[in-house]
Amino acid sequence: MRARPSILHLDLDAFFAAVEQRDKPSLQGRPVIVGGIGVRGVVSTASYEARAFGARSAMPTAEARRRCPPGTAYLHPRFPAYKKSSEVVMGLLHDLSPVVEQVSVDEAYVDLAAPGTHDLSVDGVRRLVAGLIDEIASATGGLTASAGVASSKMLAKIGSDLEKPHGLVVVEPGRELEVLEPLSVRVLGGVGPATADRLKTFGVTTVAELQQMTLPDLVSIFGESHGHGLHRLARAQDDREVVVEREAKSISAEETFDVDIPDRARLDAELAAMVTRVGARLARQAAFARTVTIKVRHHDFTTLTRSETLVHPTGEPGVVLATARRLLAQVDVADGLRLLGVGVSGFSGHAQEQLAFDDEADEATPILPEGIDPAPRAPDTRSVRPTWRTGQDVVHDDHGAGWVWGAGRDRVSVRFEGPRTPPGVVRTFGTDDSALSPGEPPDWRAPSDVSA
DNA sequence: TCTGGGGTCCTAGGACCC
DNA sequence: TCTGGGGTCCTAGGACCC
Repeated sequence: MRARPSILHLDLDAFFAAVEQRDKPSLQGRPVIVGGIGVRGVVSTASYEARAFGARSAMPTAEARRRCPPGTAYLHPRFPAYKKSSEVVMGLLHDLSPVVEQVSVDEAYVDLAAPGTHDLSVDGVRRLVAGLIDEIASATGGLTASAGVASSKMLAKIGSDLEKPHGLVVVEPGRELEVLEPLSVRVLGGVGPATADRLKTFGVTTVAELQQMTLPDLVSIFGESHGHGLHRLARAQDDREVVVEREAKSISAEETFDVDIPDRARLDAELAAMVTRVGARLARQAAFARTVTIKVRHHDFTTLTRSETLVHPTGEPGVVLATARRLLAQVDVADGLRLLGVGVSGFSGHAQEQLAFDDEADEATPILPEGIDPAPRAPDTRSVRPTWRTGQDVVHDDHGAGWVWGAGRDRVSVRFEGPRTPPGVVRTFGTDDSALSPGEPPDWRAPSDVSA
């Protein structure tokens, strides 16, 4: 906890709905629901007019339709539009400080102490952030934001919520407990419905009541980590820093179907489409993943995951798909699946892989990438130049064999994944580079000698 | 009321190694 | 032959957040 109110939490009010109302004047003053419109859709954002009728985020859209009057607008999200306005707002935050932690499209923390030039008195901070909120409105065509400024992330976030919408709360240092104690335990980060219910059985609903519970009791009820967390947060002890960049730890795609699907062929097509999306994002981040996970939800909402960790990290959609197919084959789909999803995790970078290779260089364990059929493809006759297929074609250069990792019109990158080549190493060639030869599947069991 | 889609973190048990 | 404890990795599930 800091001595001055130097952490800002900014939150855009009913963001998706507000953008829609801004862009379509006929929606202004009317209830607007943005979210899934289908039979199994849920509400992403309800405008304040819709909230007056009881519509809420995460509510089934069918329920929102029951509550809201005729004339309510139900809209699919337009993410590109939201992103555009979000970028304008994040730009204004970066004008204030280089240390901005974006939590989502509509939410961020800012370390106002980082530039060392702001007046961090309560009045100074209030003037600064009031000015920011005005700037946001004029730069975005009238979007409103709420802000909290405090000595910690926790209190800043709580502050931004206290006077929504279009609110600004500066929590004076020294008065954190005063603000916190009367509030519901639900305002604490990490206290959701399950924890709140559990606490209620001990007669605890407010933060002040939570303070009465001993650390050993909390740990025995909620476990080591969560127990200590609750004990600290109830006392406003929060020294988490504002962190600029967080690297993704997993990438996934999932879909809830309008009607449960029992047909394996259709499920396989859905799986392949989702792997394509996941693979594209993996490639954009130049990441390699070791673990593939599928997620399945049955008609009765029971949900299960199945995962497999590969020997080598992969960036190949073909490897991800083959692994996901193996996992899906283990699942009973006879009654139909409500949801199917795929994800990848356990990322590693090239440098690490290089080190790992150096260590194991002498072992030369022959490994065929799992799930890949090494048979060569028929040559592509549509083009004079060879056409390379990501995740399918095998190419050779003087270092050994590799799978095509990315192919453009002029360039092809090859990721070497043989027993004697460092997994994850990518080299780029011209598509007509004579060093490359297509077709032959690598002889993984008799690798050509490579000098490291 | 009948429950999205994208993530993060934690726990717990079993395998395996030293 | 029986018994141990710690550490790490993998898998599965669950709570939580926006």
